[in-house]
Amino acid sequence: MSKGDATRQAILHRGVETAARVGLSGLTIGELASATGMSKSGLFAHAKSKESLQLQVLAQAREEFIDSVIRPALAAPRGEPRVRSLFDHWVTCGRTRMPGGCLFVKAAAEYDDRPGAVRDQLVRDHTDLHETIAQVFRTGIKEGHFRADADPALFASALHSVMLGFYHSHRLLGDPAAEEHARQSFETLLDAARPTSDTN
Amino acid sequence: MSKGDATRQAILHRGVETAARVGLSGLTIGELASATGMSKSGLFAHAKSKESLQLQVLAQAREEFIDSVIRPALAAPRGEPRVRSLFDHWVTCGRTRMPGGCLFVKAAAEYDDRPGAVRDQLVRDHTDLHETIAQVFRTGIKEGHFRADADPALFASALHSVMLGFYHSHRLLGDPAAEEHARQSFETLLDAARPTSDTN
DNA sequence: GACAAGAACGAACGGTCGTACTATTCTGGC
DNA sequence: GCCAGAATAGTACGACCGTTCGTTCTTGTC
Repeated sequence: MSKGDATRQAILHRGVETAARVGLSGLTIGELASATGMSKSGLFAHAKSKESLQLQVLAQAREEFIDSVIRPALAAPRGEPRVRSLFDHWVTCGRTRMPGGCLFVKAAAEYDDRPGAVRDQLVRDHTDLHETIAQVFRTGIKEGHFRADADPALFASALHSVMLGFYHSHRLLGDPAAEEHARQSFETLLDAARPTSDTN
Repeated sequence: MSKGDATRQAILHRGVETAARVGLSGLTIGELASATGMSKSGLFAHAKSKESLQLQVLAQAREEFIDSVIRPALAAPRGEPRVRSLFDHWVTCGRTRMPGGCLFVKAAAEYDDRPGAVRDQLVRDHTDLHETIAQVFRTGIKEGHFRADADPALFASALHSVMLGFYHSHRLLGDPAAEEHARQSFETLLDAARPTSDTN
């Protein structure tokens, strides 16, 4: 059971990396096979099917994202610091071109109009992510860092938007101001959520 | 010259529609041929090559986007009304699943790591779009609707982010609150840019 | 050392990809 | 009505797609 699991993990690791470049549907068994230095049929024996491979790669990417972004962020103190930590880790994940997060952005665009198991899983993952953000934000309300009438779902949506914009500006346009813009947008978001605001 | 141009336009129209579903790289000559009811070779004679087809479809999408979003928005009075009009038309374009805008979102994610002519054109188009947004915002500064020290590039980036988030929430998650969230984020953006803000 | 089970391979399949060449049909000016 | 040239169809090609199958090599168990 040891040898098989090792290559399986190598396949998935490389799969996430490749899919982050060419997309989940652009991911090809033959190319992945030669990238991992094994035969097409040998790799296929692990994958079972193309769709299964895509789902496994997606699961691997999710775990990598949780490990490098979510989990470290949750170690920060409750409330605004935790929100900031989440943002920081997320940005770092994007800046260093870590594939996990990027793969989700790419896959979400790819599959937003293609029904199937991959899309269903993507919807679940994104919903979970939104829920996690909202939950982190909610503790900020309880801690008194944010207004009691602030909308956690709206904040989750807005933060996600900022990250999407950052990824696009950073990766497609190569805009050196991308991170600075993202940070400023993030601060605007926090300002709008803080109780010291005089608007109401 | 008439007949050829007619079918050419039909091809591109259908091409934008298809590419908005399966992406620019997922767009296939054979499928597009049968979708337009002609033979693969007949269509290929117009396309010249796959990459050329992608560029033509991209150009068509850009024109459709300009016609349905940019041009109508510019008809609004200078300043904040024009910014609002731009946002409204853009949201409408996304809500009605008009393919033009969506194709850009999808293509941007697809090609952010794949060098080539398609990516280069995408970068140009996105840069142009950002510049247009910034310019529209700048007139708002001149009109006194926005603070003099507001950053047009930041606003363009932020507005683009809101739209990206809207597209994702609307199309992938099917979130019924997507538009409402986008509108609220947009209002937050405007509030942060308005001179009546007490923050400074 | 025999042997079952798992892991990886090589060859082949039907299909579709983009592309090239050759034919056929259509169309518009004379 | 003819005919050049544009527009479309037909056919073929090599490459790669996902998938299957039979075979070989490794590995742990008795």
